[in-house]
Amino acid sequence: MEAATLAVVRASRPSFETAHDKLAFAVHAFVLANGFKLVATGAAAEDETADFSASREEVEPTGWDSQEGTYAFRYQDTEGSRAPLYVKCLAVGSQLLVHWVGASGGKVPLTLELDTAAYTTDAPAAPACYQRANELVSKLGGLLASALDRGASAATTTDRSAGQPGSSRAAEREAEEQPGLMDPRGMRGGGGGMHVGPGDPIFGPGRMGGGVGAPPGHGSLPPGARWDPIAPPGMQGFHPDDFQRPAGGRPHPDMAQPGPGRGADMDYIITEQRCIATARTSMMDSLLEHHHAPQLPELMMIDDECSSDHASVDSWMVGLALCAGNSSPSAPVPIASRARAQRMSPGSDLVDSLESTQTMLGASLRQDAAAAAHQQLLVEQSGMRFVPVADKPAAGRQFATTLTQQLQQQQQQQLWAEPSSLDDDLYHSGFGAVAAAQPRATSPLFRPPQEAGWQFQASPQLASTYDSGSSFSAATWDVPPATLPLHAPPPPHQLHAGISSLDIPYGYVAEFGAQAPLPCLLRRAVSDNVLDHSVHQQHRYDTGLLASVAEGGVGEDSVGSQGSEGDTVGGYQHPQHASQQPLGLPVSHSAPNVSLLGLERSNSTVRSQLHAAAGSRGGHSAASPRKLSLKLKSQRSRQPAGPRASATAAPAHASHRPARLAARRSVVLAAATSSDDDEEYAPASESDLSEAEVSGVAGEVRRSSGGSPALKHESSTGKKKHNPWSLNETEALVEGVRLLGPSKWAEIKKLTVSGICSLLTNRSAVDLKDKWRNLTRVARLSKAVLKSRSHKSTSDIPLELLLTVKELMELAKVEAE
DNA sequence: CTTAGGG
DNA sequence: CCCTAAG
Repeated sequence: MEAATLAVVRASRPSFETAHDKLAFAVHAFVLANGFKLVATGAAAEDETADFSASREEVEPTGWDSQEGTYAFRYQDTEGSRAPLYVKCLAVGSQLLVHWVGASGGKVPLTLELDTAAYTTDAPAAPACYQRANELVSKLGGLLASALDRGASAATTTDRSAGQPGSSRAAEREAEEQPGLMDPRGMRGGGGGMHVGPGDPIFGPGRMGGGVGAPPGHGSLPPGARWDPIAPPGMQGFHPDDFQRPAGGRPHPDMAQPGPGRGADMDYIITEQRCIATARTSMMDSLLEHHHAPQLPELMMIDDECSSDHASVDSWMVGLALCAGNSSPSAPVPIASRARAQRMSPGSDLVDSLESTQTMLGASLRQDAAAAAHQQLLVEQSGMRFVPVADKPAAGRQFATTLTQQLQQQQQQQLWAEPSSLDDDLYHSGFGAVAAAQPRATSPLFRPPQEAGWQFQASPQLASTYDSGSSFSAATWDVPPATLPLHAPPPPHQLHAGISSLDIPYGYVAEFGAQAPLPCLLRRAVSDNVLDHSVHQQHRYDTGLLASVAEGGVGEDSVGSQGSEGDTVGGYQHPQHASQQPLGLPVSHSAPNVSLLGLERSNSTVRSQLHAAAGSRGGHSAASPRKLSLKLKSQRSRQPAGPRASATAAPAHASHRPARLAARRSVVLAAATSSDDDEEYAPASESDLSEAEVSGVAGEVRRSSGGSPALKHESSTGKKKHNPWSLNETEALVEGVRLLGPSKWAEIKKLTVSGICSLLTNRSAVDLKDKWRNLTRVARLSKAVLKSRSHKSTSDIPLELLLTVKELMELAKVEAE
C-alpha cells in the first residue's frame, strides 16, 4: 500500500513548500490509492452548502494547498459502494492532524496526529521526501479503516477484519492506543449526545483539583482544567464518577440527565461523548499548545433545534474548550438561544448541559486564576462581553468603529447597560458574544476577524452551524454603539461567583469572569419570570459558595460592610474570596447539610450559610432569613459558648419555653444591658415615643433577671446583633421611596437604578420599613431640633437627607388624600 | 409572601 | 431589630 501511495504522489507531481504539505498530500494519495476519487479540495471542500454525497466528477487536486495550514479533501468511492469521505488535515506546530468524517458515520470525527519530522525529509519530491512510509501508511490505514472498508458500511468498525489485513492490524493497534474510540453504535444513540458531564473526557486526567482524583476517560483539556466537586463529601456530585451513571438519588439538574424514558441511552451518551471528545481533544491540545487557537470564540448562539444536532454540539464544544484554554481565566462561554422564549426557558437540555460545562470550566479557571500571580492582569485581559445581537445585519460598519472607540475610552471601566435605552429591535435576537479582536495566529479551525474592532464575525463554519435554517445568513453583525449606555459598575465587593447566560436578560451587556461584577443590576431588571429563574441560578451558586464558607474562605472583612456581626451574605453578594476556594458547582443542599459541614464560625458566617442553604432549597426558599437567624439564635441561647457554671442553668430554663421566646429575650437583654448605639431602634433621645419602649425593655429585663439571674449573664456573653445602617444604605432607601413611595419595600429592594438593589441586599423589606419609620420619626421633628441635632449628635444622617425624607413624607400624605 | 404595627 | 397578625 505504501508503494501505491507513493506512486500516486509521484504521478501527481505536487510541489511542496512545507513538511506539512508533504504529509498532507501523502494522506490524500493514500486515500486515492484506496479507490476513492477526489471531488473537491481546498476551500471548495469546506463549502458547507454543497452536497458532497451526491455523485460528482473527479477533480484535479488544484488548490489543495491553497489554505495555509489547512488541507481539505472530499472523496467519493470510485465504485460508489462506500460512503463519501471528508478528510481534513491541520498543520499544528510540527504535527499534522488528520481528521476525517465519514458521512454515514455521523458527525463523529476521528483524528490522527502525525509528526512531520518522523515521516518527511528535506527532499523536495516523492519518494525521497518521505521516510518510514510503511509506518505512515499503517497509521492511516488504522485511522481510515472503517471508511476504506469495502465490505461493511462506513460506520461499522466491528467487522474490520473483512478489509485489508494490514489495515486491520493497524486498526487494532490504533484502537488500543485510543480506547476512547469505540463502538460507533453509541454514536447514533438518541438525541441526548450533547450531555457533557464531569465524567466527560473533556475534563482530563492529571489535572484534578480538590483532591478528588482523576475522572474516568481520556484526553486532556485546557491547561489547568480540573474537576471541582459540586457537592460536599458523601453527596452525589463530590466524585467525578457520580454522573457517569447516576446511582440513585436525584441527580443534579445541571448534569442534564436523560429524561424519563431515556435512561437506557445513558451508556450510549457517555460512549458517544467519549468518542467525540477524545478525538477532538488531542487536536485541541495541540492547538492550545501551539497557540493556534483563536483568542476567543466569536459567537455561540444556539437554537433549540441544535439539541439534536451533534455537529452543532461538537463545534460548540470545540469552541468552548478553545475558549477556555486559550483565553483568560474568565472562561467566557456564552450560551444563547435564538428565540427569546427558549432562552428564558431553563428547560433546554442543551443549554443546561452546556451551562454545566461552562460552569465547570469557568470554576476551574477561576480558581486557577485566583492562584495566579497576575490575576488582575488576566482579568483585565478578559475581553469577552455579551452584547445584543441584531437579528439582521445592521445598519453599517461605522457602528463598529464607533463602538470600538467608545470601548477603548472606557477600557478601565466595567460596562453596563440598562435596558431602557435599548432599541426594541434588538430584543428579538438574543445574544452573541463579542470579543475584542486582537491579532493572533490564524487558527485552522476558526478564521480570524477580518478587522479589529467589535464587529462580530462568525466563521463560515460557525455561521452555518449556528444559523442553519434560520432567517439570516450573514456571518457578520455590527453592534450599534447606541445599545451600550455606560453605567458605573457596582461596588467592587459584589463579585459574581459564576454567571449564566440565563442570568442575562435581553439587551444587556455582561461580562464573564472571576472578577466580573455581580450582574445585580441586570438581574433585578428583568421580568418576574426571568427574575425567578435568576434567583434560582443564583441560589445554586450560593450553594457552591457554601463550600468556600465552610473552609473559612469567607471572612467578615471580605464582605466589605462595617457591621461585623450582623453581616450576611445576601443572595446576590459574593465575596471575592470565593474564587480562591473550591467553588464547586451548584447543587441542591438542604439546611442539614450545613451542619454537616460543621462550621464554628462567627455568627455572620453561619448566617451566611443559612441564607445560602435556605436559598438552595428551590425556587422559593422554605425559610426566610429572619426565621433562620432566629433559629440560630435559639440554638445559641440553648447552647452557651462559655464554660461558666451558670451556663448550665440557662438551657434548662429556656428549654421549657418556645425557642423563639428565649431568642427574643436574649435580644431584649442584649439591648438593655448593652450601652452602645441603639438609637435607630429605640430613638430615646429623639422623641417621647421611645419612653414607652425603653420602659418596656426595662420591664422585660426585670422580669427576666428575676426569673433567672443566670440567664442575664449568659445572654450578655451572646452578641447583640445591631447592624447600623450605613449612609449609603439609607440613601438608597430614600431614593427608593422617592421612586416608588413608601410601603413598596419589596419593590424597592428590586430597584436597579443607582444600584439600590445591591445596596439593600442585606436588608429585608421589614428592615426597610422599620428604617423608614425611624427616619420619618426623626424627620418629623422641627427644623430647629434637627439643626441642633446635626451639630451635637454623632448621627451621620445629613440634614439634607432628613429634609428629603420630610418631603417624601408630605408627598405621600398628599397622595393618600 | 408582604405589609403594618406593636414591642 | 424582633415578632406577629392580617391581607
